[in-house]
Amino acid sequence: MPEFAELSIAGLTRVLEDFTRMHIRLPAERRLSFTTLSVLHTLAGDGPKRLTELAGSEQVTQSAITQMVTKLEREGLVERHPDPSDGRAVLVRVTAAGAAIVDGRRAERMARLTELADRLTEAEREAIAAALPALARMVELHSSAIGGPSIERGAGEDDSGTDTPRDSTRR
Amino acid sequence: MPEFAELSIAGLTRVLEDFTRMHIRLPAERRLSFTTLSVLHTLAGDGPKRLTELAGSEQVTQSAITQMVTKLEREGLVERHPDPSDGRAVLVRVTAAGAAIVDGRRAERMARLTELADRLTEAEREAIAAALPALARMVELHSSAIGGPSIERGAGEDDSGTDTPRDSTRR
DNA sequence: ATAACTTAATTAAGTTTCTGATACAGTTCG
DNA sequence: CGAACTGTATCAGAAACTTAATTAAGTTAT
Repeated sequence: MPEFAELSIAGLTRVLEDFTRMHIRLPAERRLSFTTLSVLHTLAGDGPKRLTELAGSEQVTQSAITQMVTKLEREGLVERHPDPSDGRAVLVRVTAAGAAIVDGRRAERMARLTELADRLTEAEREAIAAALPALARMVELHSSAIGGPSIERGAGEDDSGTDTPRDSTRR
Repeated sequence: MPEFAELSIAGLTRVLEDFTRMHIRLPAERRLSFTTLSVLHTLAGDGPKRLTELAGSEQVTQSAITQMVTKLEREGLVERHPDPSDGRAVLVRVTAAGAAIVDGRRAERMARLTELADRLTEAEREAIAAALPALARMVELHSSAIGGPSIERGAGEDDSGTDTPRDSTRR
């Protein structure tokens, strides 16, 4: 007769920290900067965005985004398009090549997680499966609070993003 | 009668990606670089380490670690000590001030998660609580596979680490 | 509509944080 | 002991950022 366990936030925090570290430390074939990967993730998930929007979600200056997008454009991973609704703005969109990088990295993460999940017991896998909707809802609550990119996560695709960098520098 | 749900690795991957992004995007009072925060986390969790060990776990060059530790030392966040067992080596240890930064950031994360968890239903919180041990075991399986820092996570403290950076740069 | 203000992106210059290549002192092993 | 390693440190140059200044397109108020 196991009482219902209370949720240990401390425990959850630790576990999430560890997963974060796991994800971030992924090899990375084509060596792209952290911020760059994060931008590609965002674009692949949310669709075309303005430079300003990217600057906001990646927590770097807008200038940094301009420079990075210029570089990504040279490498054929994103494209710049004029925004029909605003002559000043530029819409950045991932190319197929860019999306492939994002997908590749996600596939690596999934492979790793599959490997680990295979070594769990059936009961453990079920427990995680049962918690998944609740965890997803936490994320959703967060992004709507923040006014994140995809407030209504309805059906299909969506955000993504790992490999995020930054905390800025300088004292 | 709900069948036992199968664990969706894709779903789990997405959720973890989102949490990663949440954690990484935390404000950061005292502005420290990403790698720096990660090093402090590692030291606070695993105890004193050699520069080489840090370089390995943070995935930057040893040179970068040396420079960073020098800077952290100047700021009073870590200390260098000779390694009694090896005259060449240096053991880096966090100071109380350094540990305070790590704890502060963890507290912020916990506060955020608490907020979100409070808005879940009781059943949702229970589901997450029930999954926590399994999730922790996945992390453990991972680090022992990698030969990570704390292979036997026994009792007390331990690793930590979020705020990880790096993927390196350069084409 | 026109002047004054705001917003979006770029450009330029300077800073911080890395990588790569040595240099060197301490260890290990024949 | 001397050769081959290992663990740190240092230095030059490359990346990725930041701040500040510039250009251009929208907005607002008169």
